[in-house]
Amino acid sequence: MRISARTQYALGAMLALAVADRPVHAERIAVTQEIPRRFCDNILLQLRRAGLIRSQRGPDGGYWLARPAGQIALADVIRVTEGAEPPARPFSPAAAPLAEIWDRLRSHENALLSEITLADVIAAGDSNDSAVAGREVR
Amino acid sequence: MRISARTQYALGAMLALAVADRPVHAERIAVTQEIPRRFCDNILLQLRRAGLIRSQRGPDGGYWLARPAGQIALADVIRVTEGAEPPARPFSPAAAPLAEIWDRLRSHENALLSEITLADVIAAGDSNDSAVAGREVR
DNA sequence: ATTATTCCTACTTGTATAGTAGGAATGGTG
DNA sequence: CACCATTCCTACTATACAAGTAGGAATAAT
Repeated sequence: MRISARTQYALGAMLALAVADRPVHAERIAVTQEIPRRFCDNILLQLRRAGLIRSQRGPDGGYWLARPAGQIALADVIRVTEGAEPPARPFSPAAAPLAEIWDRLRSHENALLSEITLADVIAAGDSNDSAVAGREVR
Repeated sequence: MRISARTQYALGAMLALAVADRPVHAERIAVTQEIPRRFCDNILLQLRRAGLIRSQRGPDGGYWLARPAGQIALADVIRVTEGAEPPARPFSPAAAPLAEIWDRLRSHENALLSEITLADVIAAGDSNDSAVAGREVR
């Protein structure tokens, strides 16, 4: 797992949009999520191009989720900001059995992150005894 | 999980030592594991300093494992080459619930890699229907 | 027309990874 | 002892990527 600042910011922004019931300005997101203003623009643009959010220009413009928060998995966001990583490295044939292990790790990670939606995270944040912790992913 | 080339090489080297019954030259490891010669030295030195392998200089010198292969977990090796990573980033308070998720991911990863030893990997490589796959880590 | 906002490309700067260079120290062998 | 193969050590370079910045064009409301 490579949680880059960009990814963390993007998730924060998505959560901010998820809790709002109306379009939100980049400015507001930047402030509440503590994202450098210009960088925030940058990230929102990327999220929009990926189809995760929608936007409107001009005064009273802003951003909102393209789908309900319950239908956007963390993995959806992460895939956008991290890009598709090279599947793994075989390197020497002698170390090949390791590849299987990397695969298992990636699978588990992927399963977990595909299972948890923005709505889940918000729910976990509210009832501070986390709903997320209750889930089982194999 | 950040499988750097260095880590992959280090694991390959450790596996090479694990299957040998006598000290092995850096040269030989570099060739069989397809590690750039000089870089191989570099990595072996690091592994020795960490106490995972031992060495002897001069002709007929070489490297060997400091402990039996069954007592060296993949995590032991990875911890050396990757160094201790900063535990996670809270970032904005709004995105705080995410921290718990990162923790779960790291825990699982850690559990799996601490469970699997060099001996396990070698066994999985031999009986090509993997012994490793049979394990359960929660 | 003005103004607030999103949109877009390109740039800068810092840090980590991957790998290299040059040679000192050590130990076996003749 | 001389020689040579090997490990040992510090420091350097080169490249890539992450983080963030800059300047302004397009659009929409008033």
